[in-house]
Formats: sequence, structure tokens, C-alpha cells
Amino acid sequence: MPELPEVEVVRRGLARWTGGRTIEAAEILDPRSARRHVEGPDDLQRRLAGATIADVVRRGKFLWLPLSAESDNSHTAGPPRTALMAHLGMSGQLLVKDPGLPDEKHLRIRLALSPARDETGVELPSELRFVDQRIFGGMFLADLEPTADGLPGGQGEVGLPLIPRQAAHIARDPLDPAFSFEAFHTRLRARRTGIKRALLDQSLISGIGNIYADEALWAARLHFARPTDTLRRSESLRLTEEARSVMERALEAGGTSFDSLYVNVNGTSGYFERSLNAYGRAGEPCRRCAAEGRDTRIRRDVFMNRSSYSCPRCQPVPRNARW
DNA sequence: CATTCGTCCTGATAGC
DNA sequence: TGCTATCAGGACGAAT
Repeated sequence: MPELPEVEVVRRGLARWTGGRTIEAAEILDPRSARRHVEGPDDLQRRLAGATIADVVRRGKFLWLPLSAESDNSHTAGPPRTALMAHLGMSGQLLVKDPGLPDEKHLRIRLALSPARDETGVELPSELRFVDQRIFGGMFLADLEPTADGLPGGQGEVGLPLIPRQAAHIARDPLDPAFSFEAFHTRLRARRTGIKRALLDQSLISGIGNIYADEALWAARLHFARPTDTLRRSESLRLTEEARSVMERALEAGGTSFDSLYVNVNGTSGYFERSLNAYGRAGEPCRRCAAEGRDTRIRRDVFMNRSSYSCPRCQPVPRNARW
């Protein structure tokens, strides 16, 4: 399940293998993967043809590729004002592949790219494929607007980042240099909900999904139903730092598969097996308790219609728990 | 306004 | 064998 580290691996791969290349043709094989493109799949295909991938940007779990039109005259063209948005959802993958290779079973969108070579002169594969089994993800075109954090886009603001309107409500993620712990903590304390709901709310802090939420809570020794308005500053800071730490380590692990010539969401499979302390470990020993000579088993609770894993001893159910 | 819930999707797996 | 039920869960619009 792609969360921040997995999406960042994809972003880096895309930047390396597709940056600067022109989309020569687009093929929407399943219109459901383009349902957020309101003008329809035909319009998406038409408007992608001839566009050049100027950059690859990520905020939280959203990716976008600012596009410059090939026909633009350089003296009139400012920064790109349009971007191809991509979200991987639950099962999305972006793969750079040779056109001769057989279609994946769940291939939804195919982009034919202009020829390009790597630094050693080897020709790069010329297809960017969006593969998505469960179709929670998708691609669409969006206008880029100058946008201050937490505010809708305005006109002509200098120095504000260019963000698609569809991502303007997404908060900064913990790996973003502009992430503000003070702003996060203040908004967290004002909430009337449980801490895990808050961690999964992408408008409060972004990039965290079910897996890294459970991992950060375990590391910070906090129960998922802890009311946000009772969190001490030290607890909130510990949680934020643990979230950042676990996602940075996951990114390093996922980054090891980078030498191969493709962008892979599953690059973190090794990480999952080795390093998860809570997620998916129901009935298995809590490693922190085991290190202290105690045998405590990770429990699984159903919360928000999904599984939550925690240690009963390290993460006791709080008073006034907010399920 | 803030918060919570239902829906979209496919495939693997368990149970009968 | 073959059927049905359950689970996986990110994001968004609807409901409360």
C-alpha cells in the first residue's frame, strides 16, 4: 500500500527516467482510472499528446508532473500552469517499460514517451504505464495555481508554490522542509477526535496511511484512540518525530531497489518483512517488551473499518478513549 | 463549521 | 469443486 515513502520512491524514479521527455501519445485503456478528469478520457488523451514532463512533484501521497507545451515559445512561456496529477490509491504502480513487453493484466493508462538515453548512452524504455488493480488511484489534468498553505489559490502571488487546486487541501508532510510542527500541534489540540483518525487526515498532516500510523503510534507508545485534545506537547512531538523517522527509514529501504530501470511501488517489500514492529503482527511478540524480558503479544482491533495493531502494555487504552 | 460514514474497486483466502 | 463472505484501505462526497 503506497504511503509517503513508496510514493517518494516513485517520484524519484519518474524524475530520473521521464523528466524532460515529451508525451507523444496517451492511451486510456480504462476510463475509471481517469474518472477525476471531468472532461473525459478522450480530452485527457488529446491534451497529453505533445506535452513535456518538466518536473515531478510530490506532496503527501499525491504526485504531479508539471507539463510544458512543446509548441510554447521559450520567451513567452513561464513556469508550467498545467500538471498531470497521479494518485496511486491502494494498488497503483507507475512503470517505465519497453513497448515490446506484454501488457500487464491491470494496465489502465499507457503514455508513449519521446526517445531518451541515460548518461551512459543507453536508450531508455519509452512507455510510462499506469497499472492499478483496484482502481482507487488515477490520473487527471489540473491547473497549477499559486497557493499558500491552507488557503485556496489566488492570482499573481509571488513566491507561492504552484499547486493543483485538487491538492490545495493536502497538508505538508513530515519530510517536507516547510512542515511546521507548531502548526500541526496547534491544530491537533483543537481537534475533538482520536489520534489515529487525526494522523490519517491528510488535511492535518499528509503522507501517513494505516501502516505508518500504527508504526508511529507503537514507536511513540500512544494508543490509537487517545483524544487529541489531551495530548501533551512532548507526546505530540515524539509522535511526529517517530512518524518522520519510520518513513525516512522506509524510504532508505525502498530506495535500494533504485538501480533497476523502472519505477516500482513494491520496492519496499523487503522493508515490510524485516522492520515493521506493529502492523500485521497480531499475536506476535512486541519487540520492545521482549527486549525487557516480557512476553506481550501485539493485538489487532477493528477501528474505522480497518485493522489497528498495537501493544497492550506499551500502548494501554487511555481514559476517555475516542474510538 | 467539524466530524464521521458510505462508497468505490478487485483478488486472495477462508469456510461450508 | 464451486459458491459466498470477508478483508485489504485512500480519498471524497454525503450525512450527521
